[in-house]
Amino acid sequence: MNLSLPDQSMHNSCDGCLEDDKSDVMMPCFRKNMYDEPLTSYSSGSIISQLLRKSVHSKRVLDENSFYLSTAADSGQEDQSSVSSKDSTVEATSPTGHTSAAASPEEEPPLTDYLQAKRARVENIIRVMTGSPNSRQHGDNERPGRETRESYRENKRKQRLPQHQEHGAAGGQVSRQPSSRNSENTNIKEEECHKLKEQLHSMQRLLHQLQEKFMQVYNQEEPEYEKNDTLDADSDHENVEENNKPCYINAEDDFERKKRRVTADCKDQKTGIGSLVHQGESQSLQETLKKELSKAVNDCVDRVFKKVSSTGPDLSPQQRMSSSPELHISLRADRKGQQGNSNTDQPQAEEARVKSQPLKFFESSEAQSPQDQTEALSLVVRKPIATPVTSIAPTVKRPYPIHQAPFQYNYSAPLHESHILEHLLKYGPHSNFAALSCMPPSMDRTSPESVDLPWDTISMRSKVSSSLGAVAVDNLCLPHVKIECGELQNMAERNPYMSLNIQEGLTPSHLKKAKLMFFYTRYPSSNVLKTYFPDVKFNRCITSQLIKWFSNFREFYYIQMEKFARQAIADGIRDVKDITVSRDSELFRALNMHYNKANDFHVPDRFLEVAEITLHEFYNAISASKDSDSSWKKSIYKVICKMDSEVPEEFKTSSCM
DNA sequence: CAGGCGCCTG
DNA sequence: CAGGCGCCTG
Repeated sequence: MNLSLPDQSMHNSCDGCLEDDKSDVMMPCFRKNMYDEPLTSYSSGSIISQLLRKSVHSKRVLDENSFYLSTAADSGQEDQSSVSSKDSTVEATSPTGHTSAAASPEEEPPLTDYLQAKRARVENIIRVMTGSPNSRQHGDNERPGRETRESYRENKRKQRLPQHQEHGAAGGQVSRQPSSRNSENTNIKEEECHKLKEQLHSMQRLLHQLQEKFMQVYNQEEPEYEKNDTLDADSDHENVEENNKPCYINAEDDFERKKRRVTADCKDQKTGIGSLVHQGESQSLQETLKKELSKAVNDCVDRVFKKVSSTGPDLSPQQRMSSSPELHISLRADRKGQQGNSNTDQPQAEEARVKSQPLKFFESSEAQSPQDQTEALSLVVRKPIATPVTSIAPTVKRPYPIHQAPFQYNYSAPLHESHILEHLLKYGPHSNFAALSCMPPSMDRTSPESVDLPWDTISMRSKVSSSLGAVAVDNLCLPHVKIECGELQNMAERNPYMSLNIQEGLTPSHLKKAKLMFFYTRYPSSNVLKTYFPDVKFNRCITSQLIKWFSNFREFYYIQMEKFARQAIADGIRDVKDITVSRDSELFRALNMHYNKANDFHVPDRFLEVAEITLHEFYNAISASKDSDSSWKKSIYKVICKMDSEVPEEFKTSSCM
């Protein structure tokens, strides 16, 4: 029965949401948001205060509203009903949500209107019981949406008005702020701006450190950076050339521009721009910042990975090329093309389009229109869409375990590099993961029903929700997702600003790394695992989880072997020597798809040899009808376990394979 | 991929 | 026993 509360709150952040009177649509979304919110266990009574605290930390502007809201929220249905029955008409005449307690006696209905008032009261009770909070007019239950929208618009307009004009506005008490609060608000806003600027500086420094680190890694081997960096960032963001810029350079440009804009914003604040508008924009800025930073870091991680894989023993010309950043994008597209064996151009185009998204989003974030955030949405789901996870547990409802907060800024508290990095290390940044897990709560749900998120297309919804489901599964399966990138850790170790926290928990990137390690070792000892996952704090649970991973890898591996061996027999192959495993083999494709899904790792030749031997073993065993024995595979396992080779050193140093 | 189980080994 | 493996299952 607290419908009016979310509605009221959403007015501030969901411009245009009510245009089609979607209050009934938004309810589930609100519940979802509340349900998904990690680290905050609030009762229904504190929902609004939570929302308000989150969105307008100390904005007195909303004091009156929050009073009403929390009053209504705190009172159960019974309370509200009783209040309504006592004085429903007064309540109904107060579109800005002031309860009867504040109403003056002259607002009581005249006795001549007794019947009408009674009718209204009854209707009000019915309305409350049926859960439609929108109708607040005498006897006007037929057009609740319109009324709500109008009061909403009026509120919105008032919020945008400079303070000195508010006294001219009719109606609600929002406009009757004591003037002393104006300066107070301004101070608060300035303070927020300062904090935001501090964060920006911190993130810039972080980014620079990251860049330095990775420039070291690449040893200045990419002169194109300089050239691209000189592109006028403000000129044309849709330009295709822009997409060729390395990601983190783009991000840096964005940071610069954001910084400038935040400064401008602060000036605006001094002139009294509506705080909620600014609030929305600040949050939008922060969201963009977070995305950009995580994206930048992610990109760097990606590059380090390719560096490692390209220096592996079986270095193909292609892989060698992949270490060159100017080919970075096209190669990523090629990877997709390779896998599909067709359509090399289309993925490229898509990549280019996707790469331009952050800039677009940043540019338009000023306007705070629904479409802007839709752009961000497509950015968020980019990688999950590119590599969809097929098995999505339908039972998963919560993207995060309760105790686990997503990357979340609270800019009412100063945020320093260490905090940012800590968040990055904990919840970012990695491929399928980063963009989402680094999103603020309102964004990382990316639910189309999300309070802060406008939406438009149905197709986008389905994409978003499905990819989110995949992430949710990953997160749930790995309850202690902490550290993502060993490079970041190494950097953090040397950087006094950064706090290194090696914590327990295996991440999706660890899984990816483990899968790649499987190309070298099928039966790693726990000691090997410990040495090759130095960023993991080992305990019994973690060790057995890693062991379980390899057990699962083996299971899949042997299943494939048996399958293809039987297939060879069914195909009438008589000689074992006719069975080979090459990179073109279906068997290899299946394995590669499983352990190297992104196809961005060059599988060592030795693995092909071992696979061929394994296949031969299965072929021979099945041909000799040994498979009638229940433990016929054991002898094969015995052979294969002796064929492990050493895992390259690179796997030790980098945890973000 | 993880949980549970039985089995084996040192 | 603890640790690890493989199988089965969801």
